[in-house]
Amino acid sequence: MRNKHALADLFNQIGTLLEVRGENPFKAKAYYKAAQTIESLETDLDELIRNERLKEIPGFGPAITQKILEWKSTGTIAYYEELMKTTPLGLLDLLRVPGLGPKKIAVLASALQITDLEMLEEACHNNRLLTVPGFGPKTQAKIAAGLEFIRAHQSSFLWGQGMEWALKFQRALAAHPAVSQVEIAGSLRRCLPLNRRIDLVAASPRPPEVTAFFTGSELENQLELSGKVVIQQTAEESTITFQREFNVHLIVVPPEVFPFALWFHTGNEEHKQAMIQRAAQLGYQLRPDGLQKGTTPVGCHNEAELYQCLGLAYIPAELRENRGELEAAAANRLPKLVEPEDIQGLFHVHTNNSDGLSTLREMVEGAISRGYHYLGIADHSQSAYYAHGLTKEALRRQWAAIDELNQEYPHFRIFKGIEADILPSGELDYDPETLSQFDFVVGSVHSHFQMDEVEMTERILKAMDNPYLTMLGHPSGRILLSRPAYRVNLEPVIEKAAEKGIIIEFNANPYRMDLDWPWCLQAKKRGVPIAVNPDAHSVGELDFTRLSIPVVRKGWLEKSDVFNTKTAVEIAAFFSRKKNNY
DNA sequence: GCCGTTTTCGGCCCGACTGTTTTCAGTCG
Repeated sequence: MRNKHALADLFNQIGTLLEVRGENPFKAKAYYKAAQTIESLETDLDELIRNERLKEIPGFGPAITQKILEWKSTGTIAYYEELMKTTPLGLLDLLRVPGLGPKKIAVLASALQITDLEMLEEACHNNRLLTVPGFGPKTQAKIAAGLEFIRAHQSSFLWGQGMEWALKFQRALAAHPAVSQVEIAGSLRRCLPLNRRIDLVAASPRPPEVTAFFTGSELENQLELSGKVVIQQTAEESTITFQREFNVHLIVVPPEVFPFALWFHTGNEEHKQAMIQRAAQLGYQLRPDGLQKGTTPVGCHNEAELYQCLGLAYIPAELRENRGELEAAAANRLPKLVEPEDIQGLFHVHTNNSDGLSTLREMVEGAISRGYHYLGIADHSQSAYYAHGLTKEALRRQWAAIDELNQEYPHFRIFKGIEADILPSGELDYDPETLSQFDFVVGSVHSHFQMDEVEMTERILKAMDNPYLTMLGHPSGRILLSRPAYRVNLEPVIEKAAEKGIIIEFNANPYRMDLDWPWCLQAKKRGVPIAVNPDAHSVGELDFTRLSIPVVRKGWLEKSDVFNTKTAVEIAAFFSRKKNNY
């Protein structure tokens, strides 16, 4: 596939290969940066190539430019192929282990000949790491814990990644003449942030034809699966495994069974059990392949009719977790879930004044071109050296630039904000005088993750007592698939937010999706507004908010629960009320 | 590998924390 994502992926892989080979880390970084730049390009890559304008892009020097052209004409990069051929690929997995960097990996490879996760696991298990200079019991324990985390998430993938693949399968199957209907089911349909399997349910009058197509080479070629496919097939189900990344399950049923099969394979288990029980109480028998009253089959054209038969309003798949949705559906009190079009503007947006890639102007114009009405800039604060945190002087320059842009775009509103580090003490990262000059302040934990739960909770609660705090950023700090949340009790945090009128962020970065959905539901119950923030570091990442809405809906959130569905005027009024209470 | 410029090579986010070591290297955010 020769789209820009494939190219960015190649550059990212080159970066990782260089890193693990112990080459100049800045060289690796140059490739990572190029990958990120490619992803966030607003101009079409082909157009840049045609007009020979690649060199104008910051970060594209002679070597990177040459490789882009090579990739364009040949579909690959010789340098990459060479690196792949000469690097033990297991080393790449080792980089994912917390506490293991390129240097330590190199030491382990030379001292113990460890070149993949299994060998590392085995060495930890036998205390062999202790024999290596520089490795003590704590390091070994940390590595062992990291291995466990990786093991636990080995076959998991993010919702967005999974959906991309699921939609490809869905489109391909839908185009097959023997398929009358096909839908994505399972945890992806329920919009869980992490998933282990792609589930598809198809209706067909001739199931064997569909199964043959699903396991055949035509589909493989069509989806460019590049042959790395393992297929298992039983009488009922086919499973395809892709490069240890995706498990795909397809269930093919006769058309009249389709609504029941789709419902059944969407889940979750508790929701299904509750439905089956309810059906039984009403004198029905509900099974994966149909509904019966006594011995009489009851047909349903779709899931909505199935729910209707049981006296229930249609329950959107994202709510099917047995968290009160059946009761709500019976009382006709299901939430009217928020839609992407409800979002009026975006908060928590970075620029290249701190660690963003795009300029303030580019971010603003990107938001305008996407139809938003306001943008809340929130670069990193002074303590975040690693991210070029803004000094007071830098803040003054940014504020002046914002004032000018607000003049230039009178129908758009830019709010002055900051992502202030919540310091270990619970203080925010500027003095009150400075904090009072922002329209809004996002407080986030970026350091000292190892505090115990009591300390961390105290730290965050103290920050929330600061009158200048408007929003709490990425409340759990989790990075999906790579870092667990820090230890924090969100119960009192939500209570405090309710008491103080503090907004809690839903961080829409696909690797965060933080606040997790059960807590969103909790926040909603306590009347705490949720801001769906992209935490964008480039123009392209402004789209994180829109793309995350299905996962946001899982937390039962309605338009009125989401802060950035308000108009710019309402937001400005909210901020000025807050200021009057300082 | 890119950048900037004091046009030729040094700097590139920088400091805290951790664990190991015995004075510091590696990792991380």
